[in-house]
Amino acid sequence: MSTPDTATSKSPAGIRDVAALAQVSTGTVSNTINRPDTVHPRTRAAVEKAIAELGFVPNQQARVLTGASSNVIGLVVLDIESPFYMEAAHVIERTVRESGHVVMLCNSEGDTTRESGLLAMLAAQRVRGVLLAPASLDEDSDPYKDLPGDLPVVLIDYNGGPEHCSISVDNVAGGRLAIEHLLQLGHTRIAVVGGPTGLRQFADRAQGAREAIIAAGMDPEVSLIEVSTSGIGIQDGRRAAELLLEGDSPDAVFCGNDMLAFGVYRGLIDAGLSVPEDVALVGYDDIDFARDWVVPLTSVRQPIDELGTRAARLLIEHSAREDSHTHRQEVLPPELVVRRSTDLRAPAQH
Amino acid sequence: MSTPDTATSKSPAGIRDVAALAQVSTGTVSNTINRPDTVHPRTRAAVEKAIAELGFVPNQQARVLTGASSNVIGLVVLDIESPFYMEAAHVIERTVRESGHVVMLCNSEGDTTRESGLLAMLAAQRVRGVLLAPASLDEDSDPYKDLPGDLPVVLIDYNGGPEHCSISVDNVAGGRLAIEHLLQLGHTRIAVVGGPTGLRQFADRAQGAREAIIAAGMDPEVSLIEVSTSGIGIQDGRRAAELLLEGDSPDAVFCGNDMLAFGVYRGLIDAGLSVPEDVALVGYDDIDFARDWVVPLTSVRQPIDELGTRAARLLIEHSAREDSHTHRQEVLPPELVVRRSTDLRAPAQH
DNA sequence: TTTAAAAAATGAACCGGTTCAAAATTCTCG
DNA sequence: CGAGAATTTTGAACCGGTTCATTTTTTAAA
Repeated sequence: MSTPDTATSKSPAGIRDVAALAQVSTGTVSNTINRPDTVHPRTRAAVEKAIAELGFVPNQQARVLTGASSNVIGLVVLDIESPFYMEAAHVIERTVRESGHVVMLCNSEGDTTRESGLLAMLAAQRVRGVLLAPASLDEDSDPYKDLPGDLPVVLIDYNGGPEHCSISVDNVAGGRLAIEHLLQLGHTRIAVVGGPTGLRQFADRAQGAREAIIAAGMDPEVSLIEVSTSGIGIQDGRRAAELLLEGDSPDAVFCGNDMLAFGVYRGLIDAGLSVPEDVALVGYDDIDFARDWVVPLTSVRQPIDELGTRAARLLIEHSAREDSHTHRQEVLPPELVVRRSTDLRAPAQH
Repeated sequence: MSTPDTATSKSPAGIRDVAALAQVSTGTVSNTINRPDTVHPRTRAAVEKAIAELGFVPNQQARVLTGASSNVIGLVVLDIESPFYMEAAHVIERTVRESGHVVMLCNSEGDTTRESGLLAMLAAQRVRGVLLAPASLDEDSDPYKDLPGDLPVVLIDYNGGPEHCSISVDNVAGGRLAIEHLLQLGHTRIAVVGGPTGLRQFADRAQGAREAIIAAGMDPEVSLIEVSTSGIGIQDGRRAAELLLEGDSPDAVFCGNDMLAFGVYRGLIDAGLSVPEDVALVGYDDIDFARDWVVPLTSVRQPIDELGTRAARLLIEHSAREDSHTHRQEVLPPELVVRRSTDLRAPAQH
């Protein structure tokens, strides 16, 4: 009943089927779809009727093959599990959708081999371009020098130098912001829970922390306790807290990301300390949970929204005009969000 | 230096370019790529050399056009922000990647209009199939009756009846599990924070709660306090807690998801109550955070991994053999994970 | 050395759209 | 009514691969 038995073709209807049914040429069908104003209203009606009758859906692949630019954008992140990249994926999906594109989501899991495999497959798909949160962190040799089929790429959360477009956040400045805030509150023994050595973002944040200490005329050797962790999850933070409490307890802790901070929080609570009375706590990223944590967490906010939006826009622009494109590196400033984990006077909401 | 100036063609090299350079026919190039054993080693070497020289990457779109099945799978979720769907997206991405496919990630934002737009665009992309967490919750009329171009679809987290493939979790059983646990611990005034009325999953969980109360020979009117919220976020849970504390305080709270539970936790703490001593707390979903919450949260675990894995496999299977496919509905059992928010004797880790 | 069989290579046609020069139709106006 | 202009419609060629019946080359057997 729902499907008229005239539709016996197994493969979905093509433009030629429509043309035959509407008794016009394929060119006219194409025009009806793409330039409706150039076809006579009577003809147009007939074609539209045929399209509806056959349930015809134009094949986007064939379209791209004839020169139309693809509306697919690849997104390769190095860790989907991390709330930061999840939130980034979210805003990117939205921006991209609003400009009429779709996202192909890929997870490199921090593995450079997998990453290049994904880039090859995206090139084969002839996507319009790729947003890449790089797994490779080698600063010296440029690992993205020759991409398969000169795929337009915008690096996110990583500045890959003048050879690439990129949008990143100034991590050194972020580390500085956090420590300046703690110093201003009068803390003098500050721990930095820095994440795994080797992750550039985290190293930069720790670097900013040292700079702030020095700028305040203090000695990092004395006032700064640096701890590195093997991972960047809650459990890693908890272990770091236990480690810290073995020695002289710090009066403030700055963590390389919010998950670590949540773990540190638990470690402190379990040891009978309270936040912020005994120890002040600062995180990084300002993920959604930070605001709603039991003690709302002071955190260095990365402008994820802007990062995602700008990255998507830059990529679309970059992939639009093939020639005369000069690579652009945008660096966004981080922002400190003060909450009760450092300052009890902070408003309950924000 | 890196690019020989012989490569002056602007558009990426095609198979005919390779054929010309290697002095063979296009058919031979195609064979070298797809059936290397049918071409003479000497010829193969020449072709491979040409491919490398030109940086040739076969166009997947053209391949699909000639009949190869697409390796792209659409994933439409109704709320990327929710940790539950994020985790689902994560495991789906992995499963799909391991079977040689890619995910196109789309967010319907719970909007049925947007959802059908996305389905149309995925149909136009000629994706292999779609995993759909439906925005439409109308049980009576089947909103996915006629999909554009008979796209293979597997519904996730929603049983759409015999007309569709689906993988879902038994939410009624989940609600029962939670309440049975609380009853066993001796609680007699149990609140249910049920999320927005109208979300099927949440309604089912509340239904299960009632069933458990009745099965225990108690009166839902007396022992069950049902509260609905406008959203399903932390803030909504907090407001619900405030509401609950206005009347006779319950001695246990069961929440429709973990985020609500986190909010309720904060509301209770802010009111000077402690968990689980004063009030026991049970969440739903068992997202990653539940285990690591300040007081680890007892939660009804949805087997997200299995949900995602099975859904992906079912879809690939479904989209493989066009004919003789009978729709299958799989319903997975939820599982109660007991932690300290209801039982202090629970192990610290799990 | 011939010949038959096996292996390798060929290239035109096709997938499903778009394009555009050329042909057909309709409209305008003297 | 007819010429010229404007509007519509046409359909073959093309995008970049794959396919497969056919031709060419190589190998094995007689």
